[in-house]
Amino acid sequence: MAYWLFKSEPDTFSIDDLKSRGAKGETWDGVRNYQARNMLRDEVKKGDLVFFYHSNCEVPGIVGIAEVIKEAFPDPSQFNPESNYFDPKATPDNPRWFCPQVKFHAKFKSTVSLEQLKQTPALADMALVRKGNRLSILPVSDAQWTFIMGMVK
DNA sequence: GCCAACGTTGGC
DNA sequence: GCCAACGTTGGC
Repeated sequence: MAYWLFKSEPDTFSIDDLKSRGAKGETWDGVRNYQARNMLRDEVKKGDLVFFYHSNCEVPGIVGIAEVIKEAFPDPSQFNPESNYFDPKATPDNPRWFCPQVKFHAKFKSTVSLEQLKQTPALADMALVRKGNRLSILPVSDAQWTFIMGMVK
């Protein structure tokens, strides 16, 4: 089993939105970056746990945990001309974008903020705190996961 | 709203 | 294949 961090803008889709989806969870669609796509398609497995990260908000940081309940399948939004995520070059025979299904697992009582993460020497190698890393899907090592869980109040 | 740090597109 | 122009992300 592996660990991940998924970013989401809380104004668009927050941890509370995921919680309200219950056991059926949410399709993690709209990822349109090849590096992130490759991780979703090739490495994210059912049962993996995911730090849910709120970006572009007052206090950016990890707010809870999601669980992968279905491995990546072709992202339906790429075929939908009405969708913001429509990709005219993608076809059902040759899909370009993939998405997993995730469900709510836990919400932290308080956010583990980006600021805290940056100030933690043990996490200096974490992809999230590296300069310029804008990927919305990031790997988290076992050691990083354990360490961050220890920071949760 | 600004802007650094990317990623993508397309002309050549 | 290069690279300028453009678009996006996301912290601040």
